[in-house]
Amino acid sequence: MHMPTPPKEPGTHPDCRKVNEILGRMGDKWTIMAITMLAGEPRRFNELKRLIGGISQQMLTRTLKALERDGMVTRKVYPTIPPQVEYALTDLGRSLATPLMQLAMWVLDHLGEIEAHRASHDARLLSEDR
Amino acid sequence: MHMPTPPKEPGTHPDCRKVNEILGRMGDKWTIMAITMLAGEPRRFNELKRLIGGISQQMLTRTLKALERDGMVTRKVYPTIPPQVEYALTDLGRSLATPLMQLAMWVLDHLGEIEAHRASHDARLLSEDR
DNA sequence: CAGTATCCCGGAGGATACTG
DNA sequence: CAGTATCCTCCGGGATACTG
Repeated sequence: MHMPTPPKEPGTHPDCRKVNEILGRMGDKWTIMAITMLAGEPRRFNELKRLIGGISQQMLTRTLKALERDGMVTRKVYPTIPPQVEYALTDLGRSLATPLMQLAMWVLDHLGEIEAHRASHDARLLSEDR
Repeated sequence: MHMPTPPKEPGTHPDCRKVNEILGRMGDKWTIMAITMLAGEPRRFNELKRLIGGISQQMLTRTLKALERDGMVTRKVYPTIPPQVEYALTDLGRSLATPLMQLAMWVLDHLGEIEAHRASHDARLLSEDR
């Protein structure tokens, strides 16, 4: 891992579009939630759905499929009745979990600060508008 | 900052919706790009637009306004002709830049791996379909 | 249980034109 | 230059019903 390099001319870098596209996926909130919930131990489909809370099964399916395609997650089917499917992070997925959970932690740590700032900012706008 | 805690029952945590909402914003690809480009030095509007590359001016405006509202960015107007506006990270914004750029770095470091996995995954699907 | 298949809507986000 | 105002398109994502 390099140091937080002050960017030079990244907009002109040829890989910029691709990085951007991957960022769009990895930064997706359902992706972040899913990987967070998979860190630590494998989970089953509906278990994940419950843990994440507020996600539709279709979005969960899509998210997991995309993660599988990207090599972040493995899908293991146990041919039992009823069927049982277990999702687990790959090594690659686990390596992503680290920066992702640091981001999540940052949000948790600064939630109050952000909301306070929003409130005062909104209040100021209101008083200016008249 | 805590350690990457294996999640217990976050889906049921009352703050979960708020964290989720903030994550949705901070994980947004334009937000990540903007903060990344502002790390290191302040930037002007069109400078940012060029650096980010591929963003519409409206999206840049919206992104910067949201960041200002959240207290991540300051907007300084120099009443010159032509007008000049400088955006800079606040302390809060700079503290977010760290995990965000680590995420960006992770993407850069693993771009090849991801794309290789995608290709083989897609190829396997193709051969199975017939 | 773990999905797939449809339908549908609101909003993200681009393109363009105008303004101080 | 640094925006604001409009218009329009596309698709993220929810709800629901069905299947192996």
